[in-house]
Amino acid sequence: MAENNRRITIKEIAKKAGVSIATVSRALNDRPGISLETKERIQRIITRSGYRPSMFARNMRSQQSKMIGVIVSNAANDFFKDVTRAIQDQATKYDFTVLIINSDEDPVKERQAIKILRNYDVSGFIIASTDETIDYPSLVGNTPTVFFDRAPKSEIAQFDTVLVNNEFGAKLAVEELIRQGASKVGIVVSGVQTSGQERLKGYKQALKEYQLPINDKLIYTSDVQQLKAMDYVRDLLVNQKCDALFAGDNTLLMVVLEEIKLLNRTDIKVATFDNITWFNYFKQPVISVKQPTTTIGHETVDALINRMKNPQLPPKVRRLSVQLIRRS
Amino acid sequence: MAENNRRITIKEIAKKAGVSIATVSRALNDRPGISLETKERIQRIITRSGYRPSMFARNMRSQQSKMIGVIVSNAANDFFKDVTRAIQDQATKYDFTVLIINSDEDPVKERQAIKILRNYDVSGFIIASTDETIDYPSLVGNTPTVFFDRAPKSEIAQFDTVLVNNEFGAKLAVEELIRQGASKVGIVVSGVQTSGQERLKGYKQALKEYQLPINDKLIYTSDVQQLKAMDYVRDLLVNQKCDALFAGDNTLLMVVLEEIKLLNRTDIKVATFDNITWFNYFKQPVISVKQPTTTIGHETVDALINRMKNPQLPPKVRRLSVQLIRRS
DNA sequence: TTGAAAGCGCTAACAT
DNA sequence: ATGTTAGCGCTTTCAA
Repeated sequence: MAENNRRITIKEIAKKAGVSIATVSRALNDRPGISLETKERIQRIITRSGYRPSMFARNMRSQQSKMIGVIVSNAANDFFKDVTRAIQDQATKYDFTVLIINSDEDPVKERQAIKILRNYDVSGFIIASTDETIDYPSLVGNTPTVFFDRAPKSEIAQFDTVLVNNEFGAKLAVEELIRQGASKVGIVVSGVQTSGQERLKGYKQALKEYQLPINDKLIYTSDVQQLKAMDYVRDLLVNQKCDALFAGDNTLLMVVLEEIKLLNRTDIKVATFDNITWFNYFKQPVISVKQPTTTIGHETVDALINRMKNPQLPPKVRRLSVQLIRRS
Repeated sequence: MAENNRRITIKEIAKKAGVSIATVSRALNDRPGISLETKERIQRIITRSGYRPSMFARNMRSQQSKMIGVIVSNAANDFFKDVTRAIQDQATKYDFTVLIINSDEDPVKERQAIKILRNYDVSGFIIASTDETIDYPSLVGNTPTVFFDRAPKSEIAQFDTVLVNNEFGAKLAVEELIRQGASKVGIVVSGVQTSGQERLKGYKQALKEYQLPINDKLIYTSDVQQLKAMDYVRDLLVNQKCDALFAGDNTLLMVVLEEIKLLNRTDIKVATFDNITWFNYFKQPVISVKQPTTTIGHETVDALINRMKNPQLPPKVRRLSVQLIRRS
């Protein structure tokens, strides 16, 4: 009852209990130096009065916020949505609250986001980087930071990072395309350093493995906004006469599927990174590389918590394994 | 430069500028009572030193946080993901930061979430309610609150609410099923008050409109966890011999599609609420009712901001219109 | 136009 | 075991 309105402070509780605010604070935080009796009495009063601690005051004192700042580069992408969700769930377990900001693949917004979140004294950052040239060390300062999905190259050595085996995953997917009969495989990937470019490597490896020629005309690196992606895909299908395509992520996959639909083609084999349940119901079979989104989310949080506790530990790069989902 | 590490305070700026902290504060917040000259001088020092205001201190003084607490009932659902994203974008425009907590359709978690967020002195709530029996007025106190998607019945009169025309949308979808030749339409909806039950009404209306019998055996209300949804769907397809199904949301749609796939049926017509781009590429055509997720997100934020400014305004229920997406 | 000082709610060091 | 008090960084009255 009386859970309402105006904030009840530790001071009022103290008065009601006939003790000092220090004693109330002790009861509140289960600290030593207080008799069980008074502690329980105070705690009763606290629950009864609907007291709610002010995080601001608490955090201001301790210079620590129990908040994690998450910066996602593309909130429209299902992969990031899933990871974000997992991050939230895991953070809750550690009693952290999550502040999420979407950078929309825009480095300016990302910098802005970091600044805002630092103003809130977040006790840690989890970032899917947008631009490798951002000067993270100076932006995040000494706030523990973990990167996922993408890590600006030079930073891998400096920050904890959670990645998946992009190269291997892409290789598996492309090999499956070839095994299913493809002989001319085109690829569209994003220019993003880590994920995009590693996947491209995997693609090349697969071709090599199967002694297919690597043809630059079949390789398109799309800008993040993917303005030209449609043209690229159309070129691969119509001019280059590919019989299979690999899409680097599910935003690009959408372009591929759209084009296949427009051209009314049924003879193309398709593979992509990032598995989504809906793929099971597609007309066009889509081979996909499933990322352990939940695990990624959990690991980033774990890594962050770990670093908060042990700031000295050398940065660690975790590579999680992926799983090929065959469809035909 | 020097954007690093330790927090630089207003005090240090004051010393550097040779003024008092009050003056710095005035420069910082563009307040009157300061000469242009000193203001500019101070602002230069501020940018140069990489000063970052402490939100905690600021909010503690003003008892206001510039944060919006968002509680989503099912983070796995694409609809909520999209709305959440829109909320974030819109909130950013007003310089608000968003704290999101996922209640996972669990009223206990939802209550918990409200409490946590209140401890952060969020200046507003946006909630997709999980349980109509929650005592919102006492939980949120005098914090401005807007509901969306679902509104506990009794609260509609007390809080601002953003809903879509569920009844009409479902009616349109079911009518389209009938127009495409269906004669026995089954339905699975969630038990959720607002969205689920209104959609059920629309379903009934459509049948009436086309003078088809309303058969309770064809109507399944699924619990939120949807444990039995598979059984329900199978019953509708196998025993009741439906030739069309309406799924109340996209979590239920997934169950429907899975069952159709397992049974290898190609003669079923399907409709659902919540349009997703991927639907375009499905083997099984899915008629869908598109909710204006972006608008919903924006409107909830607008309504919230509006209420903060005008606490006295009578609560308003907004009904946004939906769009039928035909597929066959 | 500027400064001094109170105080937001809390924790923690120190005193009793 | 409990109380007193300083102070976290800031805004805002009041005084100069």
